Amino acid sequence: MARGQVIYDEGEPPGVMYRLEAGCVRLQVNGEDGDRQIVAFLFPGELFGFCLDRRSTSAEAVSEVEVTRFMTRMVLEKSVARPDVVVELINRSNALFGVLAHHVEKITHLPAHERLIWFFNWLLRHADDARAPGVIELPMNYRDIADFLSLKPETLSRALKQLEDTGYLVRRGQRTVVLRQACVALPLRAGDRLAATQADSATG
Amino acid sequence: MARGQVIYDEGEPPGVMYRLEAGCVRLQVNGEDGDRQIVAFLFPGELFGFCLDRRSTSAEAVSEVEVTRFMTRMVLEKSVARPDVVVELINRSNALFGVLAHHVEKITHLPAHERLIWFFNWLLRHADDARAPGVIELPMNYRDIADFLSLKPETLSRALKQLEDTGYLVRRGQRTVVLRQACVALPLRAGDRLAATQADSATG
DNA sequence: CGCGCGCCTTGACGAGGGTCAAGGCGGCCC
DNA sequence: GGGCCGCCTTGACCCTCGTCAAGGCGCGCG
Repeated sequence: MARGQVIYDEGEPPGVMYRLEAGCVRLQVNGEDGDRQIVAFLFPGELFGFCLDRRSTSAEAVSEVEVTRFMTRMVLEKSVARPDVVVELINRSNALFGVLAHHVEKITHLPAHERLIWFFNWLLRHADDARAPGVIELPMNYRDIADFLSLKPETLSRALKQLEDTGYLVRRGQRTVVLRQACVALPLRAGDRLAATQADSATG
Repeated sequence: MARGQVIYDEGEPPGVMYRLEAGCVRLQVNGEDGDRQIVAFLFPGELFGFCLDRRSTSAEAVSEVEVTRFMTRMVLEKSVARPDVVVELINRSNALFGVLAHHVEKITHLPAHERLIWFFNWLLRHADDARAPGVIELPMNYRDIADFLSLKPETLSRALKQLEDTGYLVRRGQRTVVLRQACVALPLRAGDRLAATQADSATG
């Protein structure tokens, strides 16, 4: 599927579920004013669209993507003989909820630059291509990141510059960021105040 | 269970799931700074806590509540013979995600007073005791509402006053609000600009 | 009956981020 | 190779909401 393609729209009746094989997909809610909130980025291996009444969000291709389609009904019928499939589906579904719950807590409580730090560390954990440590290839553009973190593109741009100026990261082109050592080593403390690292980076 | 009681904590291993029989339960994420984001209010009839790895959120009693406990494992084992149970669980799980997704879109894109209008209309639809139209009995205190809408209590208080001053609603005590006709009649247009109704209410 | 503690309210002030506007930069198509 | 378009950047300004501080109100307990 091509970049930008709508996989399904909110409100549609379902029937098909997907497994993402390659690329990146976003789940989003489209507001009435043209506003958009991205509630999840999905990476290879993840299942999505396994609902039974109505699509609660839209799904769109962030990059070129490859998916496998399944008839949801058939999967469930077979699952009667395969309890592990049921467990898997419920686990995945709950995981989506849990990740979103934490996402909400972050984007509503952190200032812009800390949302970004959290986002990059999250990417490192969930979409790591395992190349050089701290190097992140972004599959999405800045607009998508802004809508994920609930920021405007201008604010995102400024926060990014601020992080670069304080030595937190380096940008290589628009689709690659390199996190500095201190940040890579502290993936669990992404919420820390930026100020704590300013002294370090000033000397670097 | 008494008001304020912790039903389970984030991170705990599960084992038991619940059906809410009476009262109101909140699902929440507790931030590191003591900040709290409430991601869902649950009302009678709803299932919660049916996860299999770790609790992704905490659950606490908003009011006095009555719940039925089930062994999650047993429910799933029985469900092998009952596909409808599986369908039900997956539906519920997806519904939670969908509701939260829309919740996020609202609290990140609407100003304080519109979040409140949306919240009240949401309560009317989901927790309606079917008494007089537009009358809402709040099971939770202002702090809970603030944490649900991602506002500070002060801002909530001010927004509430603003809505009262513009004639959008009337407060009877601290736990009852009465929505005006124009608002009750437009549950789907909760996102409208407040200004549109100011002229109306000024004459009322 | 009165005191005290939570919860809500109100005011003054400041900061972070949204808005508007314009400019740079790169990629793609012709 | 040149031009155009979309995406990102930068600046100036303003507005909403958060913060700090103090006061009111009601409920429960002594």
